[in-house]
Amino acid sequence: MSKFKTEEDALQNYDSSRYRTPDGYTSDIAIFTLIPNEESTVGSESTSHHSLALMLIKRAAFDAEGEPNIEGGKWALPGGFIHPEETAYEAAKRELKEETGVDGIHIEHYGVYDKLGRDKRGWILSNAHYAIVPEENIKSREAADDADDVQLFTMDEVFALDLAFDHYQVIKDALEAVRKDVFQTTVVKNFLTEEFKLEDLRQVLLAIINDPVVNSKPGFFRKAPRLPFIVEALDNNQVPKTAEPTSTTKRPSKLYRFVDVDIIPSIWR
Amino acid sequence: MSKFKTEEDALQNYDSSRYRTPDGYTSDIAIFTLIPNEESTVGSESTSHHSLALMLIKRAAFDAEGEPNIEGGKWALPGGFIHPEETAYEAAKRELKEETGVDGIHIEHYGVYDKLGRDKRGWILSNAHYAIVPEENIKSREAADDADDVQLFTMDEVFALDLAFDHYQVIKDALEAVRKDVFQTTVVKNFLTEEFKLEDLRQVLLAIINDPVVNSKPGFFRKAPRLPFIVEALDNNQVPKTAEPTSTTKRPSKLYRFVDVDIIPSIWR
DNA sequence: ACAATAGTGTCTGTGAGACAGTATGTC
DNA sequence: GACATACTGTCTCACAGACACTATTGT
Repeated sequence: MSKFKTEEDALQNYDSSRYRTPDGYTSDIAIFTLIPNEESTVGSESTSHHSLALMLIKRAAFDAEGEPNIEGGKWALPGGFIHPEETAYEAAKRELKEETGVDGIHIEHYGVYDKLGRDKRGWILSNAHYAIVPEENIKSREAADDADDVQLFTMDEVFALDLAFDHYQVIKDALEAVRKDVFQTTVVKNFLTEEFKLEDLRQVLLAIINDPVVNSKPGFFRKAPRLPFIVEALDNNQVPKTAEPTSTTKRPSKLYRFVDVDIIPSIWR
Repeated sequence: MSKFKTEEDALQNYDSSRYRTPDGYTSDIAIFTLIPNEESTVGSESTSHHSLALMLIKRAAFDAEGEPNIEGGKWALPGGFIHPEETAYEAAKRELKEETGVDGIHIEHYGVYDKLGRDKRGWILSNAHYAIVPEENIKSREAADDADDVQLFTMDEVFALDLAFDHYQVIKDALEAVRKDVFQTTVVKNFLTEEFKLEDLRQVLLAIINDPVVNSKPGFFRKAPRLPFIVEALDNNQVPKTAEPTSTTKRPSKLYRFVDVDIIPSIWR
């Protein structure tokens, strides 16, 4: 293999020593989820019930040999070096599974960070991804792991932390990417179960974006069922399914699900 | 789980020799422009007047030493190795200037290509960008350069060519990215002059996207001036400017320009 | 006057926005 | 029955879509 490689090098006059190559190729992943807000009193509605949260890891202050760790003690996005046989996207998937134990979750690439100086170890490239993990999946993991070095933060909390590398910017961009995608695609479905109540969908949207249609409850209940990518969930007899009433919710609500049609919202329409 | 720990330890005790690093970091750029269609007869309207075109370079069959060049003879996107002191984005800007002589043009990153095997020389990463260059700027360059190794192709022509590396996919993704951005942002302004006629804007849009509003001429003339990101171009006396009538255009048309407001089209609206 | 391009008027249906009202459950 | 939650009716206004019509120039 390497013989072939040098042969190729000679063939087309490619000499890797003539170009400096990167010192590292990494993949970072911003794992988003929703956490419930503690509600002060039974008070009226109007407050959003959930907050968008991000999973961060605390970098150890010292490594295994007792040497000070790079960016030690700071909070950072989960990530790591990409193996040559995998792509950045596959590496992100692998890291997500290592961190949360979940698989088959929505992951999206949103940025490249390659400015010399962003990592003191050299010319280290990073591909940034975001993932959306339903609440339930992350809960169990957080309990299982050391509460100290893996933690969920609301976005307000995140930006007040001491963050490693250029992760302040990387996280800011992640948030922007998620918001944009929630506006323009149906990614929001990844925060929900397959079948969901309209009010749950509305609460999730309220936690992430600010849109007049979503803010108005009657408006949203009118609009949402007529959207081309949302349909009623039907049982085997083609009868609309309803959720079980709980202690807080009196009347059973209908269940809906997303259908896969790709909509491109247009500024010209 | 313990797997995670050891991996973390390894990461913290970073030793670059323990990880394979990429063999090259490159930046490719898909340079789009519009070329006029030769109109068969004076016939009625209905045909679009322009076609989207892409600038490609023909890779030399042999290098300076007379050795066969890698992917020689095939058409490819302009691109090259990224210097350590620049980012992928800056490299794309530099390459755009080298190829077309133009500077300060809209460039956008749209993809990462890092699958092992895409380049026989090794683990070569590529960041893909697209750029939009107004017709006029590329005309002069094409004439100045060898007509043989730099050429504009319509998109239909491009996909019938023998393309180097994985550039078929890279170009397909570029086209998709441009189309999406034309739908969702005001990038289309980069195909036009600062001040433009509505019919020109409409022709440009027709060449790139298919939208009912744009297809209907009266509909577009009604809608466009009321869009929040388009305003009439006014002269010093606050009087709307008009274009000079030419031989083909009889009545002078008003001039418009884009204003910088960022609109996020929403699927929820 | 005529041709060609650049727009505008008008009609109709659908949908957004506001807000009050009704339906369906629990206690 | 009281109450909370889940919707729905209705009204107004604006805009999308279709298509015919007017306006302004060059020749």
